[in-house]
Amino acid sequence: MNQPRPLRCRFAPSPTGHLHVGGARTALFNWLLARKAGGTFIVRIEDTDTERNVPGADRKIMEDLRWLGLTWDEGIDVGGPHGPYYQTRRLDLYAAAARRLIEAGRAYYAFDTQEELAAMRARAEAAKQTFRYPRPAVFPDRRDVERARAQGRPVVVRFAMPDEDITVPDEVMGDVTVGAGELDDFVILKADSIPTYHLANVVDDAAMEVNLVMRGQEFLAQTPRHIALQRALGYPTPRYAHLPLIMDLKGRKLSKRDGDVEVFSFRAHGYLPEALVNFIALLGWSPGADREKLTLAEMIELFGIERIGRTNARFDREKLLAFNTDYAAAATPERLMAAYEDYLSVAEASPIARARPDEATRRELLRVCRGFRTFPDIDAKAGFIFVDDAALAYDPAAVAKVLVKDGGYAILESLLPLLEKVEEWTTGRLEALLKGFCETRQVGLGKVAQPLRVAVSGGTISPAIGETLVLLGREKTLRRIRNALTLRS
RNA sequence: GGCCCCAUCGUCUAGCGGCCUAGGACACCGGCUUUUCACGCCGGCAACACGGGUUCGAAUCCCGUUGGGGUCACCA
Repeated sequence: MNQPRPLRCRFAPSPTGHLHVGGARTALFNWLLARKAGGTFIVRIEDTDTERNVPGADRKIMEDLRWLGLTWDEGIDVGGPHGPYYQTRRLDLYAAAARRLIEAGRAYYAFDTQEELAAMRARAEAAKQTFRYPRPAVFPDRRDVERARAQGRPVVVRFAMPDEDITVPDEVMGDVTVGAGELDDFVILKADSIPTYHLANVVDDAAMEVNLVMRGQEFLAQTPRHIALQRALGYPTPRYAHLPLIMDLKGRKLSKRDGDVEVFSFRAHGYLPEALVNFIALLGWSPGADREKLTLAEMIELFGIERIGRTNARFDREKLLAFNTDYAAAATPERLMAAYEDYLSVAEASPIARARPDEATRRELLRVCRGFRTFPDIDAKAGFIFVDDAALAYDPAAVAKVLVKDGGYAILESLLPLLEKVEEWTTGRLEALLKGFCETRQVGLGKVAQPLRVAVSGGTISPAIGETLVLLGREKTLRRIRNALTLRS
């Protein structure tokens, strides 16, 4: 019996910034497959575009992956038997492969300048023809290369694309055949001797013994080139699985301009990684049976290439928000607290993060604000507690409505002396006092809580009034009520 | 434009010839709950792109049309 090879798959991002949700999904699916099959998940950095590389981006990507709960067995940071895992540190490998192809007559040197190439393309377009690089009848030799260099011309290596149909046996899309002559001779080694994506990718997948390539569908049309390269180099062709794309709500390709689609951005905006990862998993994959809420462990159990769809998905933030709300409500206090600490550590705009309240207060905040959708909701609802009394901004509309029109000032005036007499500043005691006050006055609690809320927060939104006053503390509460009263003119 | 891929509620999707008067979730609409906001609860609206076939029978298979997407770089 032929034993199936242990699965080896990888996630190979370019270090251009934080991890994007599309990349996150690719990484997640590869990870899921590896974990399910007991295989190996590799992370390597494809940094062959030296112009676009962003220093430190590899670190950010690693941090984002780990925040999502994804870990890798081989690759950057953790090492492994097939390193280094940065392509710019493996240039000799690609040069050797290019040399082999040239010697075998499967690749050749070319010396066109960008301007010449552009002119050829322009001519083809003017003639309404598809541009294909014109392969020379005789490949240039060493002396031609030297001559070109002497003339200051760029020297690249192009792969002589074989003239034959190539079928990609894709496990998501099915067999996809690209006809002979559709693909032209593409560059595999750039003028600066750095390989293009195609060569580096193929060489590394072979060297790292990757036997399943799962990536975005934008690469499907490139795969025949990769297969041709593998054949010319004598490499085995891995299994392929191309994922449908993630689009924005309008159906356009998701780009950073559409807003924050970086994993880190969701982290900084107070989302839980388990909610994000669950939501992303459902973009292009479904466990079936009307199941939706899944832990990573459950996803591993249920995941399979057979259940990956073929239609592009749109990234619907509303649904993500709903997932986050549910996850936050269902999380254990410990888990929620840990996630909240993480949020406070990265949320620079949060007034609560800046005020650094003690742990008991943070815990209390989580409790009194329960029902929040994302952590910034806590800032919006309870942030006023942490600003200086003098800096508290009163919302003119709230003041006009609640304090003036609805008679809030009068309520505050009668309430202030009662509150000043309260010794035991607790939720129970304060709520009892307010209830008693309402009963003797024959008014609803809203009539009393709202003026207090405005006086103490500047607006109409806060946690329950008793909890709000306790969190604020006796001194601040009384001071703010007195300040509010001075607003009356 | 050439080539390739795709097509179920507004969105993510279930459905792999009869179980579908098409199921779930989000959004939306209505109601309830309520000291504010949010949460929550109940109910409702809502889709097989179109046209041909195949078949006793089609959302499910085939062809075409339309629509959408991807790709045609010394970017990945």
